[in-house]
Amino acid sequence: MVDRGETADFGFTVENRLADAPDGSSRLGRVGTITTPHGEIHTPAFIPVGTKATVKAVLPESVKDLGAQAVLANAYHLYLQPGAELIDLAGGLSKFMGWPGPTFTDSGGYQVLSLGAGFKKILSMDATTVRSDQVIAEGKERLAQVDDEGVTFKSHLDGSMHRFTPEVSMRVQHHIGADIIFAFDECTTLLNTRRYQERSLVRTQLWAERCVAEHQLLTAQRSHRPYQALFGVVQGAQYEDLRREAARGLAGLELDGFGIGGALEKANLGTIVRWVNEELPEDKPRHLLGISEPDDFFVAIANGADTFDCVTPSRVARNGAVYRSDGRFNVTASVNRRTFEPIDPECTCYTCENYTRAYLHHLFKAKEMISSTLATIHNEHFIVGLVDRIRESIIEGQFDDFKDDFLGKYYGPRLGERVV
RNA sequence: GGCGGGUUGCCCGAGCGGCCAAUGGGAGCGGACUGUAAAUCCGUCGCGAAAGCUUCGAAGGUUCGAAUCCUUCACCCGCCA
Repeated sequence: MVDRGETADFGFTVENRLADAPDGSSRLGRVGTITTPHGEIHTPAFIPVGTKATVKAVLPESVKDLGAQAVLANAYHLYLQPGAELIDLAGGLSKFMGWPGPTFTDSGGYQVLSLGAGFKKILSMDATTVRSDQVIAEGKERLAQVDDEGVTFKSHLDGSMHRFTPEVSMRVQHHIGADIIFAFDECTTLLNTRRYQERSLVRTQLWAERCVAEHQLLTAQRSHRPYQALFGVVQGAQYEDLRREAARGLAGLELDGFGIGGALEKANLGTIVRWVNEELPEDKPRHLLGISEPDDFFVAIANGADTFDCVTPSRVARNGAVYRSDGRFNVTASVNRRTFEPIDPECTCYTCENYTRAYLHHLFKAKEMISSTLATIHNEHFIVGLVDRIRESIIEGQFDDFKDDFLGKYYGPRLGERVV
């Protein structure tokens, strides 16, 4: 809902636009500000993921210090544990987790895929490596089953059965109380047939309509609570007509913003984001779900994406990989054993200002808990900072120079394999 | 002094005549991770590019063939004197 008169505490304003490409073609990139009850988000922005109401291994204070503007949690996980009502009782997600800034919750729609058809290997960003044996885990029971009404889940925690419908997801997300919530959608894979994508898309559209209705009801009932913005999620896989149709369908609903999700072949990421954003209203924010590879940011932002979230920076950090201006590497590798200098001497994060690679290497080898903490702080700082710098570069009219400079250093000779 | 148990690759530990260069762990080494069933997963892990070579406390023996059976020795652990 855009027009809420006096009660409006959510909004989006576009402040700058990305200039035409060097070849003269127009682009959809922009710089803006999302306003939420818990503060502003300057876009483009990367939103760290804190699935279970915590950015794993990192204190909220550190999340703020590393530069994050908002955090994204997951309705499915919080519904199972500790329960959405409990978070409501605590005064909402922000209070509960001690993160004063803006929050998002994903609807649980992604779990339809990750617990269902896509267990283990969700989807490949590189179509050439997609094989059905990677997508369906051998002999493993699927924990999610989709039908037109909703999804039946088996809890990954205790095996208990649960059912999510668009209405349930809205209720859960209202209890959790994030500033921005997502409509319940079905995330498909590149392996689904065209026909399945079509049917799924109809379902996701109907679910979005039901989400809007339920959301409006709950918003009216819970007027004492801070306003929650609802984003619809555009699916449609790799098909232009489906993507455009999905975007137009959602554009007609009373939504505050949009998520772009689903199966993406990396090579088409920019194209798909463009199809979608050509259809979506310009005055509402667009969140590209689950993306954080550096080259993807440049492509997606140039094509009109405003915000991003992804587990990669924190997950790879916990597994010993860290980002650097010249690429990502594993600090666990033995070459770092005696390197008594920061991960990146140029980096201004807490980790790099205080600790060496040799120390990080030791912490990982010794399986000490702060290895995860320090590596996550660095990685989230790097990724958040990268998107911040892209925003600055648009404001300064330096987007293309910055892109060439950054990607050239980051991928080096491998740049040719990238789509930029 | 007597009786019994043991000694396996960096570590722990299975194997008890051929299918054993030797199951499993761990460590080491390398890699992956894109809306988190992930502090997870995968690969490698005697030497050699390979043919092949050298291993299962030591030495000798039995056998077509031994980490596996026999003899002696060394060391370790129990129980009895």
